[in-house]
Amino acid sequence: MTEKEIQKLIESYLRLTHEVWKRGEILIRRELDEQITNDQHYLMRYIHRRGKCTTTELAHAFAVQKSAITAIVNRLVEKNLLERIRGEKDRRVIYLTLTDEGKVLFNKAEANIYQLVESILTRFDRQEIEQFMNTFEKLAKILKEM
Amino acid sequence: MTEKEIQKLIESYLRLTHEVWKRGEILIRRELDEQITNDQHYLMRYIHRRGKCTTTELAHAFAVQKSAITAIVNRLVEKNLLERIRGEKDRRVIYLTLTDEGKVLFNKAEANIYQLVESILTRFDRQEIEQFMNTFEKLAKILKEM
DNA sequence: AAAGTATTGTTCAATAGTTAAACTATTTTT
DNA sequence: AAAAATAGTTTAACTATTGAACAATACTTT
Repeated sequence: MTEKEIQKLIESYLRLTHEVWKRGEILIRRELDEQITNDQHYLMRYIHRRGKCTTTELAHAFAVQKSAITAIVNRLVEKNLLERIRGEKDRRVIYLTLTDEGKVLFNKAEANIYQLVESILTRFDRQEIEQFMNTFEKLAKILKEM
Repeated sequence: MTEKEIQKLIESYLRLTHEVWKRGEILIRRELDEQITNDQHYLMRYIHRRGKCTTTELAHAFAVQKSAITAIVNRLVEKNLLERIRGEKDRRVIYLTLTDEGKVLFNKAEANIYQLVESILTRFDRQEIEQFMNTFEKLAKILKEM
């Protein structure tokens, strides 16, 4: 690749990640209960997938400081969507789980997001999606390693 | 696609955009002068590409309110990286341009980012990159239309 | 031309997310 | 038992964001 091609690629890539991320956020926000933000939803998603998890794990997964997680968790606990449960074996750790209310809210959002994604998927053929996701996964892995 | 496949795809896609975006931000932040944030850099990038541009244009491009742009611009003007120039024809508009200092700082960052991207690029072959960028562009376009 | 309407950008108050440092409580290592 | 490490929180400071109200200027309509 020539220098010029790389410069163009940088320009395109930065523009595209920015656009896809921002527009994606807007579209998802529309499907969420007004009660929660995108970041809060994404944190609930992670906990939902794992069943329960700790502040430290979330901080690693999201690549932020633990105090940033505490702040988001506080807001969700106040809204009664998340619960803190002290670890029994190791009393330092606190396990986070969705409350019943949290689960209901998450599932509602999920149904909406499903509709949204389905409508987008029809624009691509299966092979293209698979190829894209493959490269995307590879990229994510590389960025994580760096 | 079956329902389950779609659900899995949603899960993967959300995880990947989040990861790629966040990790990308971290890597770029490392290459920036401590003086500016990622958002400030990206705004400077946009102006650099266009030569000059207005608050309204930026608000559209970034899909945020104009007041959000004003806030970022204020910070950059305070740092003497950006300049406001009142329009002569239409005295309502204000054109934003990089100051000389701003250009120097941007170009330094750009050289660093070039190195970074180059090192990532070697992990992919040309064909894969082109295919990926194509689909990415298509996706960005669809999200914008919605 | 005057009056009303639209557009451009700013200000302001409120909120969310973030970092970094200091701190508490607990567990592990020496 | 003392020292070091780990889990999580608190706090202060900052950035980005929205939404509403506003001032200045330009455009439209009568």
